[in-house]
Amino acid sequence: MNGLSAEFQHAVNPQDTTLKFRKGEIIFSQGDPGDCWFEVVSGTVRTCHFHVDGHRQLTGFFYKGDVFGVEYGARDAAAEAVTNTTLTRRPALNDGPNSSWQNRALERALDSANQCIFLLGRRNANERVAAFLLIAAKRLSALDSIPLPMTRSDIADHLGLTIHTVSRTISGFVRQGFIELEGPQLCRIVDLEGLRAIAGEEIGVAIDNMGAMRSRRGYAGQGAGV
Amino acid sequence: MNGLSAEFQHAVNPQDTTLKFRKGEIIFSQGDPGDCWFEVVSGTVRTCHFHVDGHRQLTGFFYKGDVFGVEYGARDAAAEAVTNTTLTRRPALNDGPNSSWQNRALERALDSANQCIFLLGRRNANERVAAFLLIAAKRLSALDSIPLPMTRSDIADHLGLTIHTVSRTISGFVRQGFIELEGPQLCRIVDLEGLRAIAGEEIGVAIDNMGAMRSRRGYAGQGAGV
DNA sequence: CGCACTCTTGAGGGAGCTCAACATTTGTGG
DNA sequence: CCACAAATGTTGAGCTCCCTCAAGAGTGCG
Repeated sequence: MNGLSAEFQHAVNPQDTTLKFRKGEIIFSQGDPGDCWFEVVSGTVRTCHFHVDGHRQLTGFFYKGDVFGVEYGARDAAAEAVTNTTLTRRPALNDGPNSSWQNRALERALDSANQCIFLLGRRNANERVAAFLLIAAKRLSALDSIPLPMTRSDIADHLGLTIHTVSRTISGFVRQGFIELEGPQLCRIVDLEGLRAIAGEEIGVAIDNMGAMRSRRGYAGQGAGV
Repeated sequence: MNGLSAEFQHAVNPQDTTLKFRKGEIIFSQGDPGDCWFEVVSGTVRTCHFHVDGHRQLTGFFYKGDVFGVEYGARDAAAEAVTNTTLTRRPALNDGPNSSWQNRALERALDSANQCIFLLGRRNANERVAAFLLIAAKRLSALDSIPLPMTRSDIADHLGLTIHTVSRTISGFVRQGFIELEGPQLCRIVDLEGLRAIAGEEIGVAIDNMGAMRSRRGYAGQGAGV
C-alpha cells in the first residue's frame, strides 16, 4: 500500500533479488517458464490452479520462511500475494551438485500436495476446516493464536467448500467453544484437544511431532507450504 | 495363481531384478525406505495412503510401462498389486549425473498428485467418474475399450466417493448411452464427446493433446500414473 | 456519506452417504 | 463336480450435509 510493486529493492548477491508485491498481485502465472524460485521474507502467498470451468483450486499457502515455485518446470500453478509480501528470488538450480537440494524441495512440494489430497478426500466440512486451522497453527508455530490473512474465499477454494460453509463451520466452532475470533482474520484456539478430535487423530499427531519432523526431514525453517 | 510370489525371476543386469506379485500383495508399505523404484512390466498397481481414521486414499494407478516408487524418500504411500503383476526393480539414483532423471520423475509424480487434486476438488460424482474413465482411457491408449482391473472400492477411494455412488454413476452412464459394460471390469466408450462434456473441457483437451504431451514432456512410454 | 468488498446467517433443495437387500462372481472344501 | 461361503457389484429408500439463493451486517476507501 506504499507504492512498491514488484520493484527490485536491492541485490543481496549478484543473482538473488528482493521483490515486493502488493496484496492480490500475481507473482507468476500458469505457463510461465519456471526459471527461478522464491522464499517468503514477509507476508503470505497462495498457489492456484485455474480450471477451464472457472473453478479455482488453491494448492498451498506459504508463510515467512517457506519456499515456493521450485516444483514447477513450466509453471503449472499461479502464485499470488495474499497480503503485501516481500520475497527473495533466486535462479533455478537446474544442474550442478545442488540439484539434490532441488530434489528435496520437490519432495516437500509432493508432501504438500499429498496433504492437500488428504484434506480433499472424503472428509466433511468440520474435519476439513479443523484440519486447516491446525495445519495453519503448525505452519506458523502459533498454537494459541492463528492469523488467517487469506479470505474465506481462499480457504473455501483450498478445502473444496463454499465460503458459506467455511463461514458457518467456523461460527459453529466458536459457538461450540473450540475457538474464538478477534475479527475474521485472527483465530484463537480455546480447545485444542477438541479441534484435534474433529480433525482426526492424524493431524493431532502431526502437530505433536512438529519438532521431530523438522529435524528428521531437514525442515529447519523451510517449509513446503500448506 | 501359479505359486509365484515376489520371487526373483532373473537378473537382467547386476542391479535390475524382475519381481512378480499376486493380486492384492503389498509391494512396499508406508514408512519403508525408498531405496528402489519400479517399472510395471505387466499388470496394474495402486498407491495408497492409509489414514488413522480408517479412510484410504488411492493416489494413483500404474499400468504397463509406468514407473512408480520414485517420488518417495521414505515411502509415504504404500504400493499394492491390483492384479497379478510383473515389475522391474531398479536401485534408486540418489546421486550422480542421473539425479536429473529422478528430478523429472518427481515432477511427473507431482503432476499426478495435481491431477488427483483436480479430481477431488469441488466436482460432483458424474464429473469425477467421467474424468476417471477418460484418464484411464488416455493412460491405456485405449479410447474404445477400457479395462478396469481395479475394484469399485478402489475407484471410490481414488475419487473420494462411496462404491455405491461409483456403481450408480457408472450404471447411469450406461443407461444414458455414454458407455457399455462387458462385465464390471471392461468398459466400452460409446459416446466419447458426451463423456468429455460431462468431465469438463479440460479433460477432453488433455486427451486430444495426448500425443503432443508425450513428446513435449518427454513421456515416451513412461507415465506418472493416474 | 455512499460504494464496494468481505463476512455472516437463514431457508430450501438436491447430491451423495448410510442402511439394507439382493445378484453375481470367485474361491474352497467335500 | 457340486455345495457352500466369501467377496464384489448393483439397486432402492431415507436422511444428512452442503450447495444455492437470498438478505443483511461490518469494514475500508474515495
